[in-house]
Amino acid sequence: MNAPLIEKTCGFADSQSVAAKLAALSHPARIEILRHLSASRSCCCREVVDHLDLAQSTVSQHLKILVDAGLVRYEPDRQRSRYEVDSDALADVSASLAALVNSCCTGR
Amino acid sequence: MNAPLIEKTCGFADSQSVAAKLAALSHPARIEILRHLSASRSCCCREVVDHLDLAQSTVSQHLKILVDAGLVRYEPDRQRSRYEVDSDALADVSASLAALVNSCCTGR
DNA sequence: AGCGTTCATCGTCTATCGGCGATAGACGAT
DNA sequence: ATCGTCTATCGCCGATAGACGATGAACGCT
Repeated sequence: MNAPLIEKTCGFADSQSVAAKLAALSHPARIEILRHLSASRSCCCREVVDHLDLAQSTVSQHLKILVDAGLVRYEPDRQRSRYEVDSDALADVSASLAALVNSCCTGR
Repeated sequence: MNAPLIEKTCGFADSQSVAAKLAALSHPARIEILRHLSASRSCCCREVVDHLDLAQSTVSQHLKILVDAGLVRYEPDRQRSRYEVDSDALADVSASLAALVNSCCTGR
């Protein structure tokens, strides 16, 4: 991932990119997925499906969204593909939001 | 919609509510609006419209979304309605996300 | 070879989002 | 009383999200 540090100096991460990352997190199923992934060190899709009461195709879609957003790493072992939380990326999103909130609280 | 199963193990805000708040933030226009609101202590809709290059109706919609999400306070003076960032609520969202991220990093 | 499992993708359906213009209500000013 | 301004809401639309089932490919195992 890029541009984790640049924010605080002067500019912010542009609204576009912040919004995009938050969008990936703005669905309860995806948050559940993240929690489950982090709880069990690494997961295959099936595990998540069992845990979530959603169709396999739906879960796969959500996983893809998380991967595309860069929040989850994906190792495409044909069977038992493994998904794993990217903690750094996640922390980055959190930091971006915190920076935004902070700027809003200080008034600039 | 049901995802009632797992939450209690960790005891965070449920995924649903976290996702809802993040959803309100997951649009570049709304992030811009928040920034503008915080920069100028309080705003009427018109100010935001001038700043954002969007139709007035669209801006009003976005403001409503932010208000409904509890992130912006709204004082309905008939003319010159005033919108103001709710810093506490915003900080709360940030904290929720931080908690989620933290739990993901620590693995539990 | 054949079976069961896992997974990604495709197509489809519905609901919601995001945008706009138009409109109506409520002022302030003339 | 009328005009102009500012808001909020309504109706409409295209596009996207979110869900599902079906399908086919890639294994592991017997």
